[in-house]
Amino acid sequence: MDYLKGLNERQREAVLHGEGPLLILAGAGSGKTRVLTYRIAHLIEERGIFPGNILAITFTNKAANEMKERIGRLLDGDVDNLWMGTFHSVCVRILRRDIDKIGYERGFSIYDRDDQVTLIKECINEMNLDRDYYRESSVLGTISHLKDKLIAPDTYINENYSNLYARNLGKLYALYQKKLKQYNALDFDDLIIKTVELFRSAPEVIDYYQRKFQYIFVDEFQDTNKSQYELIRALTGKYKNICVVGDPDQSIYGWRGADITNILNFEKDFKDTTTILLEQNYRSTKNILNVANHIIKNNMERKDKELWTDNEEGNQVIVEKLLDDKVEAEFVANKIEELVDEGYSLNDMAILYRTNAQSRSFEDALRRRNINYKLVGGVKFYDRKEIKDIVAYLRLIQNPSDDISLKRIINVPRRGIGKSTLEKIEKMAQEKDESMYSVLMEISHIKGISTRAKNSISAFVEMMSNLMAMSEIMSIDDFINHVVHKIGYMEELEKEGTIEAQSRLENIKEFISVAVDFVVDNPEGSLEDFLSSISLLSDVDKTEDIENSVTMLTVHSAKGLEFPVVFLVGMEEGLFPIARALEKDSDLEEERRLCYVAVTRAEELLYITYTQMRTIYGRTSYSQPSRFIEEIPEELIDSSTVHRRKVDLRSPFINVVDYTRDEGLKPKDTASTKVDGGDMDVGTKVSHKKWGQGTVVQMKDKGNDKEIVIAFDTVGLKRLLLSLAPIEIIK
DNA sequence: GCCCTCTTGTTCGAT
DNA sequence: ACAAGAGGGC
Repeated sequence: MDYLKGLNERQREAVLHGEGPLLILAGAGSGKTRVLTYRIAHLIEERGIFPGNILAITFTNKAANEMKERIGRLLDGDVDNLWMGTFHSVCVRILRRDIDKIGYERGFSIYDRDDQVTLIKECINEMNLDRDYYRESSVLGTISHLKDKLIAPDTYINENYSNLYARNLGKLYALYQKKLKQYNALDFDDLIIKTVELFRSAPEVIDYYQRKFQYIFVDEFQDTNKSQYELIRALTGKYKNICVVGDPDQSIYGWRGADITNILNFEKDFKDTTTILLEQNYRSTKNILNVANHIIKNNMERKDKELWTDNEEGNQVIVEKLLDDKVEAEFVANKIEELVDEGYSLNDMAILYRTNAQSRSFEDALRRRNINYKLVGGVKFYDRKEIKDIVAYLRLIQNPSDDISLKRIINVPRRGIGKSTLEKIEKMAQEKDESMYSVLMEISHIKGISTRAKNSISAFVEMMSNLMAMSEIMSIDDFINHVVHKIGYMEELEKEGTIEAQSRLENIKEFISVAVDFVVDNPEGSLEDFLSSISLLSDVDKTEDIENSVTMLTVHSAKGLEFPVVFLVGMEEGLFPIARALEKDSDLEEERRLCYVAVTRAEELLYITYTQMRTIYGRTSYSQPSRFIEEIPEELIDSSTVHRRKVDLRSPFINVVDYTRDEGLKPKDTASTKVDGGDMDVGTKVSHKKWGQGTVVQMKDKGNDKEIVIAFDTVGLKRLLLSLAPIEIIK
């Protein structure tokens, strides 16, 4: 095969490896995607393996599609039968076929985070527990961790019997699972563990898949949890042709149960494993790689390893100190414009941050300059109320046991089925051990409900049963269009006539066009398939491809991606590393790995920025540069001081951008010049340590402090905090 | 049942 | 800073 020529020796060895377990420890940018695609292509073309006998698990659906496409191009052949997708999508595919063998129905609903919260609230209320003490998020967190580790509710209850709080958590977990089953619903964790359960309890099923999947691949193996590991173990029971690719230094999902020992102990669990190290980096300049190496080597819990590259030296990394988040965003936006002038495309650039909340100031700055951007994780299209409502209708149609969906939409739009009626029905359903929908179907025989409500309910049931019948015969896109009209949702919004209603209408139309696309791509796909596909999309998958645009995303989402120019922003103690990670060494090391991931996304240019003050939850506080910056040797940093000011006339108050690397504005520097707010008002003349004379033009209360805007004679408008500003009143 | 005000949590990361 | 939820008044 020609393409072997382009590979280095290690890569070639991995591609050509025959049978038996294969562990590829692939450093960042070492060409692992290439190895994976070539190896799969090689298996099909040279070893005559049928694509349907290969399973490859990737981290996002996008990665799966891209890889599939590449393999298709290499082979110039049909790869449709190749099983490729995320753990979750592969499991759904398996479960849709055989979940009835473990007591669920095949039309099961998939519950997202919101549904989980609704459900756990139900459980907490039912057990009469204090919601201040048993917080939804932390209860769900505990449940999720137990599930990741395949610990059943009973086991947990027994192990913690003497601890009331833990025992109650266990009972909540048990009740939560019971309800999921009643509603014929699975949460994300269930998708994995129910597949494992299916394999354990139905030998013919596991036997089928063990025979089918002669070769199995798992990418990003360092981020698998125990249940995913067990799934893989079960599937490889027969052939042991398991190839995993990972990098312990890029393990960043410990908080959701990823177990790094999966990769560290792989050789013990799978006998006769061949291990291949890929340490040559093809992605980044020497300087960038050096920075990454210097940061990661501070981790103690780590096998020594150092990536190297033949790429050129490249520019030094630029580290910029900026006043606050607005100035930081202005700096990045300016830089982007400069780089475009130098010939870079917007597609080449990405802004990486630790938390999603940081995106806002960058959005503002880019929008002001008409720079296109795409925000990964920001488009909450599927989280919009109207979309969730329509999805709830569709779910109920496909799965009438789904009480959560039923309760969401039974009175949306309003049909006069109120809270008290619903409570009665819910109670009735519980007593009869039936779904609420089946109670609704027998509503005429039920006492204690007004005729009026009964009529509304009968109309609702009739409408739904018509829709259920139609769902069998219509195409998905036509059907959804039919549903949104029949249920009166469109009508309701049209009547409303507000701008908000208008945008909801447009979103629904957009949703229908998503369905049209789905039908085009999956002519054989069912409604269930459509619903699962939308609930399993990752943020990266969901991001609209906007031509010629800067990408903005969290470091977590950036895993597996690369960009010629990376802006790593908000590099401050307490933000990156995040405050909550400072207490535990292991958490701090995960932050450091995350930083390593961030740095290694960059190919040519890396900008690292941090601010001197940052506002979180509306409170401004002083920040210190991240320890990870301190870990970079001086000689790798471009230390040329930039002194520039630009005035943006379009925006009166945030217009003055100051890029100076001054050391001022620290609390201790300013203590001696602190001004008492009482003496100051609009019109007061002041003198600033650095900016000279100016006049106060605006004053605003800010907690215990005051925010003042001063028009300086030389530098224009500045926003300052009274308690901190190094200013004096001129009498 | 609905509207208003006040309080509270949120944002660490995500399938 | 802001949204969602609680609680009170109509």
